[in-house]
Amino acid sequence: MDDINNIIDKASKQSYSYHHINLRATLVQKALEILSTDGIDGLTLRRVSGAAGVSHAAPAHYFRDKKGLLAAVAAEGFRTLTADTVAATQDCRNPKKLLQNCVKSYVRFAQREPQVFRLLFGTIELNSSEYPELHEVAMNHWNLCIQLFKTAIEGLGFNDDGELLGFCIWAYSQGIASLTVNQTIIPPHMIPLKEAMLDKSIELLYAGLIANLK
Amino acid sequence: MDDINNIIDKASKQSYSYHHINLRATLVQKALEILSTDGIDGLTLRRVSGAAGVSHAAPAHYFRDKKGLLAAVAAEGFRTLTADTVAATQDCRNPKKLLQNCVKSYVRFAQREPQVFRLLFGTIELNSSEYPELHEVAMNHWNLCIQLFKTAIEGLGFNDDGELLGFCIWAYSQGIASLTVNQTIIPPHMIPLKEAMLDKSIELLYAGLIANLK
DNA sequence: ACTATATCTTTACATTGTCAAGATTGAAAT
DNA sequence: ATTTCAATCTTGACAATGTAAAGATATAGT
Repeated sequence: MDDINNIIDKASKQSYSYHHINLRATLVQKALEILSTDGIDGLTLRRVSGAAGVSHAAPAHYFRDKKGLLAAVAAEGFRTLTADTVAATQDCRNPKKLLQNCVKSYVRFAQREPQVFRLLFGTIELNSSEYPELHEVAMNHWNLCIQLFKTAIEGLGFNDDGELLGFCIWAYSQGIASLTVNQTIIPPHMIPLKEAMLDKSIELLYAGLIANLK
Repeated sequence: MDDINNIIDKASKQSYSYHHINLRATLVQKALEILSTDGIDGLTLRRVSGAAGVSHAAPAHYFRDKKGLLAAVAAEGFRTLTADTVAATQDCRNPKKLLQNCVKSYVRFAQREPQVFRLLFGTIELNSSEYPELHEVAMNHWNLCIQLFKTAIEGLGFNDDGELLGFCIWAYSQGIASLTVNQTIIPPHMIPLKEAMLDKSIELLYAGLIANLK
């Protein structure tokens, strides 16, 4: 079974001559693909190396260890998430719509890339202080969201520093996304109601915001 | 370094004679301890076995594989979580207080046992359909929370089926807890504000609930 | 007392991450 | 153009780990 995967992986390897062209990016990309298809259990350094067409020890030159690669993958995930949020909120002048789209882009990302989302906020400890790149993109995303929240709050005609509220909104988004992705805890008969929950949750959030800002 | 841990583990092993007394429970307990102290990376079958004073292959008789043990640990975590919520909400007749305590018990659990919380809602896929025990305790917790939410909503004088709202409240709790536990994403200057965020989040939730139920 | 079954151990093996040493390449320096 | 050097990748080896098979031991039922 793994053999088949490896054959497929190797078949797609780029032609190269010892010195690979931008191997680091290739490794991150292949790791993302493997993570998406086979989950964290299928993500081994040797499979990633094979998919990139290099030896199993090649990643060591770009990443201190496996966690280093995971951190790079997580960083790439954050970049995608940020891009999604930007795309979903630009040209959006209605404050409520802005909030909705911001939360939804978060949840949609989790739905589209559940494995990546689990990596970002999951079991494996990726202490950002050890991974500057990861820290940077995570902070980028944080700042973007806070900025959007502030814009929305001001657009509603209120005056608030916004960062604490933004924290709360983020927590809300995080929870919806986390439950959406999760398989263990949600009773089967509730699964079809995930979309309804998403909509209602945002309504709750918005109503709470308005009531709290007044 | 691991040697030291193993020596400590073995020193604490119970006296036994080939047939262990309730080895299954001991294994789960030791696994919980190791998970709490050293995280998911330190949790190996051989360490757990050593801590329980049995050979490394002993767990195979009680758990199909490592994931099986993790599922049992997760189930134990859910039991603790449920017990916490019960303790925090019994003798609580004020509806708002009931909601607050319910959410807070969730977040407090995550703060007290971050590694266990990460196991429950984290990267590792524990499909509950494969683990009946885990499924059962997770559903127990779900039912308890929904029951509490319904009680609170009725106590507030409203009439609602409550399950969808309960789903939303759960998502909210989940998000706060998840961000609380997470290290990657929260900017350092916000960390001291976690408690304030928790309080404000609950206020937001409550305000949104009231506005939405009216 | 005997047997059967459950429980645990021993042994072995494949996979994996990691390390060290060596091979290869491209580029800078002479 | 040749040499040198650093960066890049490979090879080989090793320890840790999960897992499977076969054997040893104790418990329970007859």
